[in-house]
Amino acid sequence: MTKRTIDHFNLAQICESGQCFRMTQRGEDTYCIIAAGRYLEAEQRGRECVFSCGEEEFEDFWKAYFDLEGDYSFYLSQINPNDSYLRNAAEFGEGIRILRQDLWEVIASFIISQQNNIVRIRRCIANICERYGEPKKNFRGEEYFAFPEPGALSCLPEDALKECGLGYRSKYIVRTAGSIADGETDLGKIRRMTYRQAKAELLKLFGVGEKVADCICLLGLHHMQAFPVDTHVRQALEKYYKRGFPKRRYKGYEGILQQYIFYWELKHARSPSEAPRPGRKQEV
DNA sequence: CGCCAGGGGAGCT
DNA sequence: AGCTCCCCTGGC
Repeated sequence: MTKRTIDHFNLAQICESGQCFRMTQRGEDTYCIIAAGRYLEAEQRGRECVFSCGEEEFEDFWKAYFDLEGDYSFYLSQINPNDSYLRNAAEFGEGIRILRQDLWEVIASFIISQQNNIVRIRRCIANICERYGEPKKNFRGEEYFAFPEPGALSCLPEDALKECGLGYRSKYIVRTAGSIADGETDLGKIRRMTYRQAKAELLKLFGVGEKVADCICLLGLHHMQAFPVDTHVRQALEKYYKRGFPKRRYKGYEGILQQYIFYWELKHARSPSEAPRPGRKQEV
């Protein structure tokens, strides 16, 4: 067990922000996360968090995964006080962190995310892992599945993943897995590229367009200047930033602001009735 | 059954 | 850059 007191860190918000489709709520304030073949449970008690791993694994892996070294109070402090929309959105999601996820997992996950909703995306990914991922046991002795390596998917017929619910995205995953498995796409090289270079390279992948490439840059490469524009964010920008979002002002960390906006639009603006109310806990 | 939306993308011009 | 058409699944 490892315990930490962390500012600007909220498991519920991270989970619901929809950046990691393998983070799920387990108990009232407890979440489990499967990442890079590892399994973690974490419980939030106000500013305190208890993680189900030893200090060493926490320091070596999870600390970076949750981006605990990132200065989120700086990002929050830079928000234009006159921009009430952004101020609200940021306050609402002030515990969000941009997770440092595995590049291949992010590529596959966000190819699957296109024209898809979060519940289904989670199910698709769970299906793929159960079918093609390596089975493992967590500290409770329960079975869980790692995300399959590219080679485990590249050998499949292009339509095989339709059985996992991917629909037409099946061939995108199989072909992209192939281009990584056979070395045509070098993830190591992409990791060393700048944002612009990496995005251009990712756009070559079958099934990856503008929005997904930006998601991959932000969530798989931690390029904080990536600003993915999906339908929710587009509508918000059209509504609140008719003269364009002030990217200049937030140069270098536009991505976290995009997450605050996305999270606000997803949780609050679109369905106010389902938004969490102060002093009331959400049902499981 | 049809219709449509769900965190777009490919393939054109 | 903008346009069409398109892929599939689940909910209504």
